[in-house]
Amino acid sequence: MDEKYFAKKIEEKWQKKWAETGAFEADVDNAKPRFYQLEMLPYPSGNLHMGHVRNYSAGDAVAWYKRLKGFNVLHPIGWDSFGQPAEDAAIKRGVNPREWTEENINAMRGQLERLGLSYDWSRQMAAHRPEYYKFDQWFFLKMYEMGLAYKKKTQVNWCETDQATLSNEQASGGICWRCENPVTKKDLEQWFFKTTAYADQLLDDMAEVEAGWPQNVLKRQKDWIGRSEGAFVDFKVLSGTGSSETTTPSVEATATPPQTGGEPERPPEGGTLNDNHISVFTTRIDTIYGANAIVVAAEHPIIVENLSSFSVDILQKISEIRAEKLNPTDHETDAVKDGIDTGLKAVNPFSGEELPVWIGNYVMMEYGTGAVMSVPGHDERDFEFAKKFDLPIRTVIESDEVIIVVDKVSKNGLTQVTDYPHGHSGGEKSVYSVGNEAIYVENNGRLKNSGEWSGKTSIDAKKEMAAFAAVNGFGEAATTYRLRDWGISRQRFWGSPIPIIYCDSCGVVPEKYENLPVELPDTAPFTGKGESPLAKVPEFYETTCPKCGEPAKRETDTMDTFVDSCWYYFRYLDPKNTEMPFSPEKADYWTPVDQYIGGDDHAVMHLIYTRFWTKVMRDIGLVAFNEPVKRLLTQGMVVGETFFNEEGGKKKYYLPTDVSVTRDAKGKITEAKSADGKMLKYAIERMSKSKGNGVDPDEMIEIYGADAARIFVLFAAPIENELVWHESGIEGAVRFLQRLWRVVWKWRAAITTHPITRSDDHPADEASAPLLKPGGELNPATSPKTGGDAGKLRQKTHKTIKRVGENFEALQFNTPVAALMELSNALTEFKVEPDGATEGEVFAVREAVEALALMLTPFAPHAAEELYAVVAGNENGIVANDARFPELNAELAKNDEIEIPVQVNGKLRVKIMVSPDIIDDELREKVMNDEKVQEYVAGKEIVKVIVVPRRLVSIVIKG
RNA sequence: GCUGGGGUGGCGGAAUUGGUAGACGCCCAGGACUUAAAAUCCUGUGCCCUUAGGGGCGUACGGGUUCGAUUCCCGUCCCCAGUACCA
Repeated sequence: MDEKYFAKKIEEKWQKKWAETGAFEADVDNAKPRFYQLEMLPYPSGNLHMGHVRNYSAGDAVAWYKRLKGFNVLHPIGWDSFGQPAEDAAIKRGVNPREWTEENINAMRGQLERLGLSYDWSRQMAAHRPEYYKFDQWFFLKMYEMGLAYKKKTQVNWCETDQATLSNEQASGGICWRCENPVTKKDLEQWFFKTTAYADQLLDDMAEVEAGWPQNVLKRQKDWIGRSEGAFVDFKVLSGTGSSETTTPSVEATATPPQTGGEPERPPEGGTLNDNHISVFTTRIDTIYGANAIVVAAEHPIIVENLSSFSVDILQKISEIRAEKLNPTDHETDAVKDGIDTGLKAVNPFSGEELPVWIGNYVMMEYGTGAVMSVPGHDERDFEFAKKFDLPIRTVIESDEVIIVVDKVSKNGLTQVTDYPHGHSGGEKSVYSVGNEAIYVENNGRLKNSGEWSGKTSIDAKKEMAAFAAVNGFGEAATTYRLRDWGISRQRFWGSPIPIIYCDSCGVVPEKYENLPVELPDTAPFTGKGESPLAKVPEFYETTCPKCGEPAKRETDTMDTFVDSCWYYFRYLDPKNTEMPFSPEKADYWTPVDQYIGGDDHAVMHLIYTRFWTKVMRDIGLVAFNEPVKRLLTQGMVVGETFFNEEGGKKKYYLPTDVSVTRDAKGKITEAKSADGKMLKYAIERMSKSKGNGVDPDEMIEIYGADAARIFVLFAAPIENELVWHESGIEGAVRFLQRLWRVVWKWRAAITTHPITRSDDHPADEASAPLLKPGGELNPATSPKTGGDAGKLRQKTHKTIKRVGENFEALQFNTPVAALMELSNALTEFKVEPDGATEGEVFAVREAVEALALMLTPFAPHAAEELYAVVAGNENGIVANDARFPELNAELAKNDEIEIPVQVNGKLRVKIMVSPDIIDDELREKVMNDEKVQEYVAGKEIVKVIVVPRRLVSIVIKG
């Protein structure tokens, strides 16, 4: 240890040691409990950003904590190395995507190592390497066999000028990002994974992880899947004048239960006209007697088929509505309902009533069947529509009857009341809380004006009417989902090739397993135009049919990169396996992942896809569980202050350091000027280089050190909050380390002379050695009560051990740092000189330093190793000594005296010191005899005295 | 609009889940050391009143429950995120 804290020197020293000894390489070890700590893998862009630093610092803290707690910790990292930027670099700068990617990986690995993250580098994977994507293809073939991979025609964004497909992002604003020409749609045959086949499981299995996942993530996934329970009902369409021409409703049209797997759900492509009827999806079949119209989307087949018979007015309205959809101007909140009566009539199959068929702009072809029955009496949107066009409004439910479900209110309010007995669809419901109970109220009124159904309750009617419809062939109960199948085809080079071959005689033929991987060629013509670059490489696509051996053509599309991130963390378990993606035995030991940490932005898509993938792996027999991640933590973004002015429509960004700001009394920025005197606008935005608000992690490490950077990024805000980066804060972290350094330096000689001693291996002779006995009995020389300052220091140490442990278990990182700072401050304030110190005092200091070093490890491992080496008396540090998290002595962590506030009529008046073990009556007596208390209560009637043990005393007086 | 999460000093944030509001850090002010500065150390720092002792107010706002509310309930306002008429 040097006298001064030199971050760079000690960080290099320990990083070298760790690397040499393979300190963080994990192996199956049944003697220890395992812990799998995972962070979302980075895309190798070439530069780490502060978001990564935050994410990986948090993950590393957990990994270290668990290691110190005696777990066998797996903490791997890899690279999500397929994707757009590499291909863009190839198009723009002619570089080879593979070389570009490998260089970036090298650069970023260096950055991660300089941060001192405790990764097991021996397990590193990278998606773009054939040994990895071979198994993307392996999984594809499995799913193809299982009927989970299929091909269908779908629309993609298409740029006519570039002859290229575009992602939604590249097509945003309706213009091509590259050539700025308008984007059109094009039909393309694409491969899909049938995620919808697992829709119910994806929804229902959320219950298994409810305790470990953030509520809002669960909620968002639930909405994304969007299950709604209801019924399809067919309305027969009358031709022209409304004369009753009987067509038998077809049962086939309703025969595909979506539960059995997926799209196309009933009816194909959202819905349609089958044998002259309109199919409608409703969650409120019980209100069908209140229907006053059928409202369909402008693109609905019945409209398309009858176009020739419509009047000019109708045709114009249709084109208006379609135009409005193509060019969604201002659909912020209140899109105005619009529509027109087509003159067509449809028959309500329950009542026989003839209903007008309207076109409505609020009905979407993409959802359900593209047609709704309009029930203005019981649906808000239908109500608006009916009011605008003066359609009749009928009520068919008495809404005075309710069902009430009472449940215990959980600690978190009402969130635990999830078991709602009748499904969430349909009826309006509300939740109330009364006292200790939650009450659900659902309108479950009785039907009226509903023919033979009148008098039944909504809940019964829903079931019975759907069954009736099914029996009579004009409908059925059904569940629909918002979730769609996952389109994985990409017309790109830099992804896993899809292992499919097209043969003129055999058709679509899967590649044989033994021929995997289907390897990407070294390079291809990168123009950014035309179809996939692979379609221009005959050496790639020319092949022979695995079935008949005749010449055939490979699929030239590659897979979505989300495929790679679906299972990468299983590959870490067995990265060298050439036969299987990973061995089930290894998965059995290491998975499911104990803790996953990553950006909030992946809360839905990535996590739904990987959950889906896990269920597929389970069905293949690779894993034996439903859910891959036990505990999830989503971290907030790191944002920076951005200053800019707008010149000629383009933003120009200024670094915060070039800007002078004026703040108002509340600290808000009122005015910002650039160095050249221009007025600037101010915003807080996601960090990026182009905005001039980015922070380079390497620079931080160079100036302050990795340890300080890591401490600060975790200390500055709770991990799930957004973090606004202010550089001044990081200096506080450095000062903390420096202060600690100074005090340890001061004591180093004194504490080195004592051997390291734990509570459980200390000899029985306690006379001079002021150590803790195994039973927790305290030596008077260092006990909080009798040990003077040394006792107080020990107490602080153990209180800190308690707090830090609890914080880690709760995945809080900012509060334990604060606790460590407090302990460090207590050590600094311990005003004994080492020279004249008693053994008890030296021991107390040594114990504090040891505890501090160990508890600091998850945040600042390099400094911690160095500090621990002082206490250990050897140069080995924490890893080499296989040190453990400091043991808590609960007895020591207790207060020997506590302050009891005394309230009089709710106001804090007096504080008195008492023993924590004082019994209530004694405390009451002591309080009532207190002089100051006497002053307050003198001459008043004492109504009540409330004693809260160990907390406070509250006196209520009158007069 | 709906759903979810929030609103605490000049700032980031603590608060054992109904029991001393503002831990810890940043910023700022004063002092010590220094020829000086930096660094370091010490002191102060929610607001208002008061010479002091002390008192009053205070967790977005208005009510309520309670001996006691940042915490629970009702209402209002505002912010952030997700979503886009989901039938």
